[in-house]
Amino acid sequence: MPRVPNYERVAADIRRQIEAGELKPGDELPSTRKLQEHYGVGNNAVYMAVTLLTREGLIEGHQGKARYVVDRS
Amino acid sequence: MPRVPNYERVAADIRRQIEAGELKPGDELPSTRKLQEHYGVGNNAVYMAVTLLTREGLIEGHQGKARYVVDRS
DNA sequence: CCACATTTGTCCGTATGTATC
DNA sequence: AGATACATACGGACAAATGTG
Repeated sequence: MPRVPNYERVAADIRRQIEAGELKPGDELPSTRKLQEHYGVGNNAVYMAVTLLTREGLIEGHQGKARYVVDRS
Repeated sequence: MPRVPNYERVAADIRRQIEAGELKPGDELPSTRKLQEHYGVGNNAVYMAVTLLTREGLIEGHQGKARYVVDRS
């Protein structure tokens, strides 16, 4: 097994982009498809990653639309 | 889709058992298989559930062994 | 309003790696 | 060596919401 799971890698990279300001509050995240292609992982890995980030309050999902970076003070 | 996802149902039920003292610190959780059969769900739903509980610090997983209820003061 | 495409959210079955007994 | 169990991953599928025409 990878020492670091795909879903952690993906979550960590998105987290980094948010903290670095590359992704700002209100910004849309790339779609699941794009993330899969970008990171070379499957849908479940992306799903796990965004689920964790959602539980952490960093992003919000909106069915039918997109996921957005949350404006947390 | 169900208003309440399977993985939330499973996580919520295990959480309840821990908080009710039916599962005590140090106790083993049923295996993934048992949980699948008990709740009538697939492995991913169980995996998501225990991943959430692990992130919440309620349980700990030990590869090759079992998952244990954490003794949190 | 209806049809369609897109996207999120969820689920399943299956498979592999690794750790323990 | 073998059985068992956790941890992870993939691909495929369908529901629900949204947007567009």
